[in-house]
Amino acid sequence: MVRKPTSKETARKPNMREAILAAAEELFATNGFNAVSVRDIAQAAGANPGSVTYHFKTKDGLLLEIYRRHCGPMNLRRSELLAAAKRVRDLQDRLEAIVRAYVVPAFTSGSDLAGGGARFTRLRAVMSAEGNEVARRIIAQTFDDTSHAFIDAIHESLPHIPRTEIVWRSHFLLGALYYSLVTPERVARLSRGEADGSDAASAIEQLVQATVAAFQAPALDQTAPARRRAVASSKT
Amino acid sequence: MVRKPTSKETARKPNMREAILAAAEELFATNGFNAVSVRDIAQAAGANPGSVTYHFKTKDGLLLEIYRRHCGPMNLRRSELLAAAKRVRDLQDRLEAIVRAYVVPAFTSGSDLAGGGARFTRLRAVMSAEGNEVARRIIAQTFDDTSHAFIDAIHESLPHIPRTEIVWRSHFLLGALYYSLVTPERVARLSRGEADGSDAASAIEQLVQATVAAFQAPALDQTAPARRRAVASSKT
DNA sequence: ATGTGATTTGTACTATCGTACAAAAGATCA
DNA sequence: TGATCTTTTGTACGATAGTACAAATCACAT
Repeated sequence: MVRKPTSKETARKPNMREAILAAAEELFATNGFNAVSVRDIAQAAGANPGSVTYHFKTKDGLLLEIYRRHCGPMNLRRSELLAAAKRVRDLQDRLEAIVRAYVVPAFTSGSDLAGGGARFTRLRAVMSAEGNEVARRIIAQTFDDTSHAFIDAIHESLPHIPRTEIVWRSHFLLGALYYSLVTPERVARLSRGEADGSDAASAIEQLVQATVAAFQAPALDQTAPARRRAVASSKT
Repeated sequence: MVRKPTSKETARKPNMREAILAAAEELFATNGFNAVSVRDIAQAAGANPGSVTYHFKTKDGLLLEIYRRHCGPMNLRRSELLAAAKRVRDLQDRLEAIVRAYVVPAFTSGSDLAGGGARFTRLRAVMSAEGNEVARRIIAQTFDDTSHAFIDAIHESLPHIPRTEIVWRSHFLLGALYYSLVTPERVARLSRGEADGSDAASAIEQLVQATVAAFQAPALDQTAPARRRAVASSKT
């Protein structure tokens, strides 16, 4: 038997709910939350504005559902890759593997949708910049566990660096990651066309390489703040 | 004579124009462009909504004026610091001075207003995330020269790294910089209160230290792509 | 085929948006 | 003081926002 799926399950092609989610994700990620209207989303999805209300009740509810859809799979994938990375023996290699485990799912698919990882990460970047309340709540209670796991793992492979500095550097990593997804065309522009900021593969390699080096930098070590390098004539 | 200033020049206290600019800058930087209404801005500035129209014609015009106000002084300060940094003899020290010249004006005042630099930088971060058209135009034609100057200066102190990779890494620097200003509370949260993300001084030190190390990382070198490190069991 | 629940459509309501504009108020100088 | 220019105020208008809701339509088990 062919087993035609029930509408309660996943319908095949004309799934309005999914189309709305995808359209909203795309529009929110590129224009921000407030710049996009429910009518914009409906039009992009080929749906009726009222249909959005039916499926998600409110605009906030729609954003919430986008997060729900992605958070689980993405964190799962990261956890798997982190577990694998922690088994790497060589400390240098392990650090790189850990960073890669953090970066790769953010750039590529982390769920059913192809390329959904990058789009969702970009969405998170934009929501965080806008200070979106819905996003802030979800992020703190969903991603902080994973973030701590990564920070701890990195700390284990760099025991001589204070945890506080690991936090700072992983924060920088996330910022660099976000920004790479938000304005990839800037890389192409500044490199005069020699680099393609939209190429996920090279973005990942560049980011991993740079970040590993950043993590390995000597600690500032606030317990011994003696070493203060002079900057030539910084006062005008 | 006391020389009461003409209204054409800078009036002393009840300068509505300045108050509106400051309020708009603050609100845009924390909530994004579209989430803030002209009425919100007027109220925060203690002004009448119509007054905003009078001084800046449109909401876009207001944003434009904020950029105009800051871009000049900030780039000037950066150029001064960059020129000083390029005079540093030791290559390692010079690199650090260059990075510092890029970072410091973004975190502190770059204009007349105290703390204006950080607020303006945060504004730029948010506008770039939202893909704001007005901001995009100004940024490309105002900051790209400075960005190229910094990239070239860094390249000179790291001649063995391809320029393309310098571009990537300075792009990461800007992303980290932006993100540090957008969500400083995340640093405090993840470090369990041990670090203060809002402390500009430590943010600068951490960022400079990490970034210098990132710039000094060996090049990926696309001409010799042989060295490909294996990552343990990255497929599930 | 028909009834039933799920979905889609169309429309309407209220709130708020950006902006325009006339009138009031304030400042400047002969 | 009175004339003139700048600034502020108050109000209004059209557009669009989010959301509610009844009617129409669809999918599917019986």
